[in-house]
Amino acid sequence: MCADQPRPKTRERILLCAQELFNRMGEPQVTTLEIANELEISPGNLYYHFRGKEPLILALFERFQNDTQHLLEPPVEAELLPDDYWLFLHLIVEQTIHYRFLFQDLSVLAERMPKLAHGMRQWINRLKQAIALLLAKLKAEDVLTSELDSLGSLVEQLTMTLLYSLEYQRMLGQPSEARIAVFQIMMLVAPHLTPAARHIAEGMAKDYLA
Amino acid sequence: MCADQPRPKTRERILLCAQELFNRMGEPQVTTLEIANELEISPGNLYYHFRGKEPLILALFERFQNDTQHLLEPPVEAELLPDDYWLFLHLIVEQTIHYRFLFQDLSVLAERMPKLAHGMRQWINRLKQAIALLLAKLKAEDVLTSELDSLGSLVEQLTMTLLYSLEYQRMLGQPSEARIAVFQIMMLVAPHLTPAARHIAEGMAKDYLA
DNA sequence: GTCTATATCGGGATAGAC
DNA sequence: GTCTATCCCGATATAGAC
Repeated sequence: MCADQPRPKTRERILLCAQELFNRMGEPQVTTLEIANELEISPGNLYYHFRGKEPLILALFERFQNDTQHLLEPPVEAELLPDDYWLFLHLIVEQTIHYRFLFQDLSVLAERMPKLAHGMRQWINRLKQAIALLLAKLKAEDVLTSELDSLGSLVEQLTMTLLYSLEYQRMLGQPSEARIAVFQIMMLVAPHLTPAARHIAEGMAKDYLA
Repeated sequence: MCADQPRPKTRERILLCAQELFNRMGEPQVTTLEIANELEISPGNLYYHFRGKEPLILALFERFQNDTQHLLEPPVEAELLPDDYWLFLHLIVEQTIHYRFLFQDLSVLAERMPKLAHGMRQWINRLKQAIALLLAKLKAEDVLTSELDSLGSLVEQLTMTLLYSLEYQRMLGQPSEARIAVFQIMMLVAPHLTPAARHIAEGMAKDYLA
């Protein structure tokens, strides 16, 4: 809220460094000691700011929620340009990359930290709502041909892909790239579009990938 | 190969118990000690059979490979009945449930055990080939309408869904169920089918889910 | 706020008796 | 093959000085 809070900046450095290390090596591989060393700070000092790894992770998750909040709020504008859909996708994927450690070890983290599991479930639900809203708009514009009930499973599929596509790429040994995830998602929607729209979408998707 | 190997049965019990515990609680949450206690066996004894958790996990992964091998071999029969596609799906999902701990903590395991990461990558590639083959058969029968290049991304999508659907359900707080994964996958293929086939497939999918 | 030093704890590993 | 007992180590947690 207020910028005049007593932020000694060390807390901030810890958060950024932890995020960086978690993302690069995976959360389970990073110890509090490593974070402290990387920052050239004593373990005790780190502990002064965050009483262990869990509070640190929770703090990062809160940031993730803040950073994505505006994306998941239902857009007020009645009309959306085609680019808006693409932009939404792109921005969401960007954020999941920025906090990819959360998604890489989702089940492990959720198991250990019920609080995070709960928060993440809420976040996923808001994501699903946002996606459903976008699809509803497309449907209202008669660009989507599929029936409503098959759109329900499309929402699930899109959500799942947003959550796990990067992880899947990683598993395959490729470096995780936003454009591949975005491409996959566009290709998921494409078969549900009218022939004309589908053709355009697939063209856009392929251009985007190349 | 030969049934007359000196299998003292303890090794077998360890494998089954570890698989059970890993699946139920997640691999990172299970220690060698817990496995030993559950079996009412000493830690030292367990260590005699498996020099730690890694060899144990690798042994289970080998079993997984064996249990799924026949599924991933290219079917020799020229013709496939509609039920065969459904059966293939169902059996694969069953196996991933049976060894779900491997998929729950895929990134963690892969990080720690390069051998497993490599093996899993190979397995995924064989899965992709099997899926591609099935789609090609459908295409040859003119049941699939989509172009070949959009089928490529469909293969990716199907593979990813097979790997992560259970995990996704789990994250949502639902118990992981095979039928939901199978439903999702059928609904993924449906939009690519001819209208008649699509209608049948969606009907089957919904019946299956209910 | 930051340091050094130490305590605590849990899991993995191993030796040696039976 | 199986047990008991112990060691080792890494990570987290904490105390107390500066």
